[in-house]
Amino acid sequence: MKVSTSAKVPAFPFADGIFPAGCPSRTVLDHVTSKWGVLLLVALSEGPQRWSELRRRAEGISEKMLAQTLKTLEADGFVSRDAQPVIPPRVDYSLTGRGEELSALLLPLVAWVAEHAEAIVSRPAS
Amino acid sequence: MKVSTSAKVPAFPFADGIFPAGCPSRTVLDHVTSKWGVLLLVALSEGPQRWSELRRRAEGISEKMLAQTLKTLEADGFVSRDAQPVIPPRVDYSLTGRGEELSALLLPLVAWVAEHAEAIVSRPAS
DNA sequence: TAAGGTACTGTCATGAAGGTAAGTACCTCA
DNA sequence: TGAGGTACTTACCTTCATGACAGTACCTTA
Repeated sequence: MKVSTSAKVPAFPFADGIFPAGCPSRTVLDHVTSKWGVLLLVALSEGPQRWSELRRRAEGISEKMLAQTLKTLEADGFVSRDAQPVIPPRVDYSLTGRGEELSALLLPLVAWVAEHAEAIVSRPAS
Repeated sequence: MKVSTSAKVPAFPFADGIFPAGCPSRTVLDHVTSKWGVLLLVALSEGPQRWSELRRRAEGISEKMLAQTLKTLEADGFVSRDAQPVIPPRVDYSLTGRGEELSALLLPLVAWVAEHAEAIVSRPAS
């Protein structure tokens, strides 16, 4: 794997194939298609939610992964964090505009998968 | 196709949150959102392609991962494998109907990511 | 006094994902 | 004669993602 000096990216980098290794698209794609990233973005598409709510909804996520994934999504500008300095602490997470654009594209995909998942896993071949 | 209980599947199965851990949706979602899974599905959306073509287009993929990912996608019924018993061997991979449904949902997502990736990675915060 | 809830952070360990590289079998081209 | 192309499989090894768990700080309730 070579470290290439960045060449310019066409509007549709995968028009002739897939975008190159190491380009920003790969990075972002990895973030948004990560196991917990998808789940959290979908969960947040239903509105702002608190840490503990997200933890419950993204069933099976550990606190560490929740923190880590939220941080990544926040760094990418998909979610915003609103910490209220109250006791007990209250932190709300919500989608940014960019996050909503994304989840608008993610939701149909997740819905489709949810709808077809049973058929898919239970079928040896088709 | 659909589960035949009288209660029909809601349009959005995760209306009240995310689907539970360990359910088929999680499994399938992991397959289709896997690093190489996405790339291969997108690549194949442009038409049937041979092993060596896919290997070149999914830049950076190892032969092992290519074989493994294609097998998973084939087992899930997203791609079909057509091996012609010729010398030298020729094997074409293509999307099934199900695979095309999927990639139709995947493409806008990937396109969106490709379009915004630079802005996203280059922004410390927003 | 202690347990529990909120929202985290950090450390450690392991298991799985993924990379490297070699092997297979056959043919073609130089 | 041997290098190279096609389409893989297998073994080995490393690294990274993830999970388990403890700690922090503050308040409330029992």
